[in-house]
Amino acid sequence: MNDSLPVSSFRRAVWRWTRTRERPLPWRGERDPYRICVSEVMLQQTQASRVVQPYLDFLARFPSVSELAAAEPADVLRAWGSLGYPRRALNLWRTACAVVERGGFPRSVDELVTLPGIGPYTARAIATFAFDAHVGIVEANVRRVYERCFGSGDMQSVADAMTPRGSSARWNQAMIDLGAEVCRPRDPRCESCPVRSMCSWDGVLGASKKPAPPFETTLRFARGRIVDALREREATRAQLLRRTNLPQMRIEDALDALLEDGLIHRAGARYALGPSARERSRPTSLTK
DNA sequence: AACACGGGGCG
DNA sequence: CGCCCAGTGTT
Repeated sequence: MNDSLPVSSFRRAVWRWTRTRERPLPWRGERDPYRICVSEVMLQQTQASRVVQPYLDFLARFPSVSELAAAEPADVLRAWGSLGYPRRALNLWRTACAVVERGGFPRSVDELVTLPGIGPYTARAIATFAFDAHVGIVEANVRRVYERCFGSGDMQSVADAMTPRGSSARWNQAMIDLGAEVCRPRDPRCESCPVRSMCSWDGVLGASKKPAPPFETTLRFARGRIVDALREREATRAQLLRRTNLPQMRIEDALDALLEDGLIHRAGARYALGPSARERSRPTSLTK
């Protein structure tokens, strides 16, 4: 299937390029699976530059997987700060609990993907960066490079074929950097691209996505405001109504959704951050 | 395959 | 103001 890929020349070109183009990021070269896991979950749908400080703060607060597992989930949510998608923080805590319970991080992709919040990308990221497993990774940056070069299709198999055995961690880091710094979404710097001669991109940018409704009217926005309000202290529904300036309807729907996710719970007349003590061991979803 | 899910950076 | 981001889970 991928016999036609110019594997050797592509690898040579990227290796040559990567020697001088490394981004100084605190998780670069990290080998500890816990610290890699924290960084990768924070990096989901979040630009690297925005993750640096929260990552350092989070690790200072929870230096090891056992300390994270022993923490109050509400405190983990507070430590998440304003990174967004707070369900990531809750799942990270659940993953820490599962890892402690089983006596350490799994090394295989198949086992890693069973952890809450760890999908196909993050499982492979942990496997390659922590254990140098022979797997390629496909996220936004890498996908863009491979698709522009070789066309759309199964990019995971392309990434796996391109990844050299024995140095997968360095390779995958290099591919991410190539996508982030050269093969950028809007204004790619093709003139300084090491694989330009192998690239078949026609320079046509993708079609724009369907317009989104005003963010302030979405349930997402309401959820965010409520979680932010509860970060400080628990509150009644009336207090939330006053503090968030949200329409009552929105509050109702958002509270229901947040309760379902375990991001908040109800204690008497008040709502508070995190799952209730009873449902802390409840699985992430009802179907899985 | 299509949606929901946050928030901030950038042109 | 619209696009994008080291994606995941659900339907």
